Amino acid sequence: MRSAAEGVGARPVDERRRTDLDRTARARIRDAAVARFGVDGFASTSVRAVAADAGVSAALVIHHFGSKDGLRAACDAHVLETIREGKLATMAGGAGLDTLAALRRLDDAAPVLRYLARVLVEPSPRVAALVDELVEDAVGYSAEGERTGLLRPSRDPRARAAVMIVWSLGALVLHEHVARLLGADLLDGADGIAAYSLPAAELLGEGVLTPAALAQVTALYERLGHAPGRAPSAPAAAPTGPGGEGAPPIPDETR
Amino acid sequence: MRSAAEGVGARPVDERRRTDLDRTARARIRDAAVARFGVDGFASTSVRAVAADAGVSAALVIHHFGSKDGLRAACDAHVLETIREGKLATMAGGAGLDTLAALRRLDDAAPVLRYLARVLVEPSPRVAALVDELVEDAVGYSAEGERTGLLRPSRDPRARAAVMIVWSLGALVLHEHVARLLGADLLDGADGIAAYSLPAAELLGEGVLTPAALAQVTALYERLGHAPGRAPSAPAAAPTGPGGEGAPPIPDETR
DNA sequence: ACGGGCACTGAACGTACGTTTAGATTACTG
DNA sequence: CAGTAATCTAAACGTACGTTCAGTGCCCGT
Repeated sequence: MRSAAEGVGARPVDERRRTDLDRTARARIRDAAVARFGVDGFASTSVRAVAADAGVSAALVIHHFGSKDGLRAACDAHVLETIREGKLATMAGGAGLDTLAALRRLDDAAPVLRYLARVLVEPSPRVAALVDELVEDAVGYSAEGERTGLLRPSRDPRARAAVMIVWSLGALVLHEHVARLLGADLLDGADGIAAYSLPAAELLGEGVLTPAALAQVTALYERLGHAPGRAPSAPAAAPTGPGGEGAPPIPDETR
Repeated sequence: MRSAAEGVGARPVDERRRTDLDRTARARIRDAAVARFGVDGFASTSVRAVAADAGVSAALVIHHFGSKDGLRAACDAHVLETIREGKLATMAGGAGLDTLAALRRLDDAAPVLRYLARVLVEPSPRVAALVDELVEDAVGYSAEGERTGLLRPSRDPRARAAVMIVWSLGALVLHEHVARLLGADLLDGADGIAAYSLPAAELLGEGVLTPAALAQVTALYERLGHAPGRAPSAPAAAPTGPGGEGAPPIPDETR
């Protein structure tokens, strides 16, 4: 009893041909679930709430998706496919500055991005694979950008791409803080994004650290735990592999 | 039946004086809750699971904290206070590069940071206030860095500080992806952090965009939605205020 | 010594959840 | 047009949850 579709018996089943397997109520349920999961999270969303949003019974949700976890898997697949579809034109405008720029141009981008922001924080092989793809793409764009003179060369292009993707996605995950701090709604269309993109571009263009500070920080972090000539970044495939490296006794004071 | 403290009747109540109000079982429950909430999330963690981890009964949790939400509030307060305590020495080493460097030097930093990474993604006035404080601190450090010649000047220092804080916290929230992509565990001590900090320092030092690309991106984002002379960033105090700015009809094509 | 208060427990209560079941209605096939 | 499969529902089931309750033992002031 939430939105429209009050008449449960008189369902508008023939708004599309039902020969299309992935339309009608099934798609309605899936979309409602994506929206709900994105706003409230998976654990805090009940099957009944999704069903009510979709205008169907809770039993039908189970009938179509087997279980609540099946529904989650379907949402994952749908959202990730949607993102992969829109990924093509990515980075065309911002040259690697905005990972999901193409996505936001879609009409109903907000629920998809909100869902993505949710699933990014909890472990999921599917999401990890998508992030790895984004990094791989960014590596490619980065190489091309270097060739065309838009991007500077890097000591470790893959690591640089990974950090930029993490920053981009991190800003998406923290979109509520971005909106409060800068007035930029990263889930919405290109409206207020400039308030985030302009300082980000300044950071990514001019940098913040002066050469002296950069040398200082680099020397600091190269001294501990990371030999300069060592393999600079993982091949973006291992599940959790090289992280940790045991626990060598580190000095207490780093300064 | 999980870890130690199997003997429920024989509780080690006098490991500290119980005249200390905020020690003994109450602190054990709170710490167990911080750890559990950080790993599994609030909604997916049962009061009984927290009680079992702390070696007490579920009823005692309610007795001490009133309700599960009261327990959450106590965890919020404790974690945020811990972070505020360690915040002093922040940015001493990395010059604004690493927001929570001081925190990680603590012995049991991982649960606190994991909890913070969880609560950062869901709306909370308390967490928002903390983030606002971090930005405010960063503004101060940034001004000081400019004076001492470590940091470059900015067209909008507060916006730049906000973006850097968002990136730092975003990397923390996505620590699992950072670990997989770069092999750097941001929750742990200074061990593998270099694998993240080195490319981050390169980005923040030299930048990625060439001057031509920076001018291009800046011009693009200045054209839409953001007049150059306008108030550059919110005063970092309004709860959700200036974000959105209504809904002016934006042009469909942004390129 | 003793009585009040506090920490703490096992058991129970009410509820909301995911899921199952049986049946109704609809759509398609021969 | 009969039969069958698919779609969909209301109701019920079992469980796990947050919380309440009544009671037990221990500590501390007098």
